[in-house]
Amino acid sequence: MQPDHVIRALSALAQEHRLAAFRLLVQAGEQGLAAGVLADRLDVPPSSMSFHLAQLANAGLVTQRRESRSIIYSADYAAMNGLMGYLTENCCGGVPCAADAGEATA
Amino acid sequence: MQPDHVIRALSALAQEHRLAAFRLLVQAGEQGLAAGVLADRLDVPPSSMSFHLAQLANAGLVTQRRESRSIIYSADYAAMNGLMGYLTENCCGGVPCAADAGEATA
DNA sequence: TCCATATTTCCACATTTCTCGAATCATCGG
DNA sequence: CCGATGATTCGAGAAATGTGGAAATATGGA
Repeated sequence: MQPDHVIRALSALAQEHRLAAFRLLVQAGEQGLAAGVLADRLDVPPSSMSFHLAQLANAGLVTQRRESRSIIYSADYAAMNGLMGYLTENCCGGVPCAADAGEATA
Repeated sequence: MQPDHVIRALSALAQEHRLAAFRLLVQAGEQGLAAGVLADRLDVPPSSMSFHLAQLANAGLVTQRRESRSIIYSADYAAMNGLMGYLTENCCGGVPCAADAGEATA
């Protein structure tokens, strides 16, 4: 993963609505969630949601597929793994930062 | 780590110069690097560097200490661990994203 | 075809972020 | 005290980002 791509991924996640949306998509799993459902759950107008989802898609963190009238977004776990890998390699001194990251809620 | 703090940390890293600076600081280890050295290495004017370092410090990702006329910045590994922990817990579906993240260069 | 639903695109506007020279502040040596 | 060095703060302008209504684009059902 190139630095340029890393920046885009970090930028994509560095926003309240987008981080929340991505979390919901991760929870939803392969099945994903429709754009409208995300907009509803996050209480964001459809056009704004669309804008944010486009950013996540541009960063490669989510994929989209049409299903009838809905467009379903899903988290791209591989992309997230790539980001985590880069951060571990380049920003944690090689030490396995998240290996024992159980204290996330502490 | 609260979502608000996570956003600030991600925002801090989501910028070319700041990501580069943080990587240098991680490489430098405990010893850290002076603000001027970072500005030199990254070819950024001192005032701009200062601005970016302030953002990293605000996000809690770096610490600073004065050493004679220089101000030395160091990466805060614990803070980075906290961020990685949050991402692993909330954005990777619990799966240990970076556990086998050796393919970071792939 | 016509209508309703789901989403995106377009657009203007507000806000935030980035940039960097100049001025200021802090520390050291003489 | 003075001058030099290292860094931050200030201020103004440029650029990028976020917001949300209105219009446009798909899809499906009657």
